[in-house]
Amino acid sequence: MPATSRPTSRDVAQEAGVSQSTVSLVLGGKWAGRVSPATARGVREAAERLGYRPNQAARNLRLGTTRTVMLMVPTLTAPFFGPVYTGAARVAAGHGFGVVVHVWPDDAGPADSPFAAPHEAIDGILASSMAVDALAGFRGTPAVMLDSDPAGPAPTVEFGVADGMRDLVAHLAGLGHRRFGHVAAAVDQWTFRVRAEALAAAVAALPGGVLARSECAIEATSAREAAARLLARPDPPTALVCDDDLLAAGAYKAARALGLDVPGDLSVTGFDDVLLATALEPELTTVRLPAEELGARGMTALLELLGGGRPRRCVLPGRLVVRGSTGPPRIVL
Amino acid sequence: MPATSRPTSRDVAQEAGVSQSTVSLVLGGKWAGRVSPATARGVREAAERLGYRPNQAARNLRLGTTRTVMLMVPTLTAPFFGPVYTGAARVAAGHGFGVVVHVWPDDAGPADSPFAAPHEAIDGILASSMAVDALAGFRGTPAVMLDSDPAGPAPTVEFGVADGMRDLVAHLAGLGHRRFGHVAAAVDQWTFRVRAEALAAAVAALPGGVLARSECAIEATSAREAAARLLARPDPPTALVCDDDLLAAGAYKAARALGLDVPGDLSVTGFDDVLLATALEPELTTVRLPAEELGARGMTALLELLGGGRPRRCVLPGRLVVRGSTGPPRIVL
DNA sequence: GAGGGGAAGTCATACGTACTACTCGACGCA
DNA sequence: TGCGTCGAGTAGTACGTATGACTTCCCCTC
Repeated sequence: MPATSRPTSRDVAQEAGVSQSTVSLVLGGKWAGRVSPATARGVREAAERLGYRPNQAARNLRLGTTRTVMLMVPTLTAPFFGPVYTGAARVAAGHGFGVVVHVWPDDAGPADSPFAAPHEAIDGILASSMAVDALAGFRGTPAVMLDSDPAGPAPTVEFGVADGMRDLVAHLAGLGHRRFGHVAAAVDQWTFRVRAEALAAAVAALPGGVLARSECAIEATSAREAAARLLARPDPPTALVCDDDLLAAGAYKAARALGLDVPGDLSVTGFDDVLLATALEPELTTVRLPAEELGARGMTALLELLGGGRPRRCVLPGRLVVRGSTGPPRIVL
Repeated sequence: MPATSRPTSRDVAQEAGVSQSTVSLVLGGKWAGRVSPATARGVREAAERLGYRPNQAARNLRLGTTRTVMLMVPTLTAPFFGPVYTGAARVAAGHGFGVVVHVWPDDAGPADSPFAAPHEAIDGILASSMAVDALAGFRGTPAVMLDSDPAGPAPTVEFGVADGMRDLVAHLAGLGHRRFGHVAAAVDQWTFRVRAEALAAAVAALPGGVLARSECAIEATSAREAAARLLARPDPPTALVCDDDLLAAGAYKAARALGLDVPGDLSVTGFDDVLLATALEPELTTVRLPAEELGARGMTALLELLGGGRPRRCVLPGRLVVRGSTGPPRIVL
């Protein structure tokens, strides 16, 4: 064995004075009744001495499985994916699976080149908030989509985004609001389309309901400008419904710039309930999406799929969390 | 070929009426002068028809390399790692390498079980903000540590955290502050230790400088309590130096709860300059750490290491960003 | 017509592991 | 003594790919 390359099971065998088969049996833990305890100990000590670690590529080839699942996300910047990962990894670990994360920006093309993705030595894919066609290049690999269009090719686990939005509007309507502004993420993701549609439908169903819309990037400065445009209208909204919590932070700033008090002069809502929601002042009324459970359920579904089953579509309800950023509209006489 | 398993290069060969070698040559792109254009086209069409995708495990085993690098991070929740990934992935892609992210919580033990980490089919490790001993189980795998103790076993790329902290204190001292409070992250990471030491040293070097410290988790509520404890002291600080931007959000809330204006009655600073910093009101004075460049330089160093070189330690300076959360202390008569 | 040489492919092998099927000896029992 | 059985271990092979060594055929030149 040259000093430069890692020791193999054959090196361990030589060191321990046994055959490679025996090393594999011992280290694989399946030696009961086949190898004497003394020999087994000798093998383990030899492995230890040489610092042996099995070659994963060889294992994977031999076993035909990697017991590794890929979590595909469009970005690492959104804090939302932390809990999703946590839930998925917890379930996976319980079944002896590992999880690697791969970032697949929305603007990347489909994985059409057969050699484009060297990290693909995986058994399955958990794709969160991804465009449907991102999976195009992975045909043949079992996949479950999270928080994505259920009309796509793979089984999905979703949030009850539409219900959450309805609850939000009902809450605001109950406070007396009728004129709404939508600070909308200009991102082509299923979840945002659903949010927009549910919001429009809920407001339309409200007697006297009016909705204006303004788009922005997922970033506070851009959201601030979008909110400012809405507030500059001749008939400004009394409530700003923002597509996520970070956009709501931008709305806060637009309000303050105009000298408007939140929630006295303007109600603001977020969506997702990430850490930021309670860091803001006032704390943000938002819809809590059970992100960790999304990851956990998604992984459960994927493991079922890998086991040959057919997971059913699953919807996790969002829950309205009323905090300090919403209140009755000021009556202008 | 059973319908259930994926087609191999041998299946493609049969479909195209050539040998497996030829398929490998064509799809590997090394057929110039060895295979006729017509045959090559036939092979590619056959591969397309069957939906062939090469088995990565077999490739990896044969080639002895995966051209994949693992980015190890302690959490996905911190927005800080998004840019780090982006920088690393950009450089990696330029060299034909892929990047997978693996989460390794601070409280996880070293990877000592030889079978614990199935995701390890990788050529190298980029470990960001990790405890030094997290690499213990990966001995033999080339690694570069980011934003970690340079006294560790692997080459490092660091931020000039100490310099950044010194600049911050100089800025506050220039405004007239002498009594400082440290809202400190109770996390055993190198970067936080350096921040604490640099802060303590800078304040001690200041004539009349006083420093109080209060610890918290990396989370707004906990930070709020820590800040409140500092502000409840008989001689409360006039400036709160927070270990990162999220903690500063907690400090804001503690201040407002006491009716203190930021920056009129109390100056607050953050660290890192993540998205949140400009979402807060007032916008946060902080130290900008070039996270994307950290990822890029780290990957450059790792690729150098993989190529047999010896990268030098590299320090990326942080830059003070003065925004609206700092001002001269109110003089109490 | 012999022989060189290039174009177009194929053969065979190795990568490191896991595991089935085998060997070999010792022991128990009739 | 002969035979079955069991314990302890090994030989050999397959997983799917990439590639160096080889073959075959045809054309060209002397």
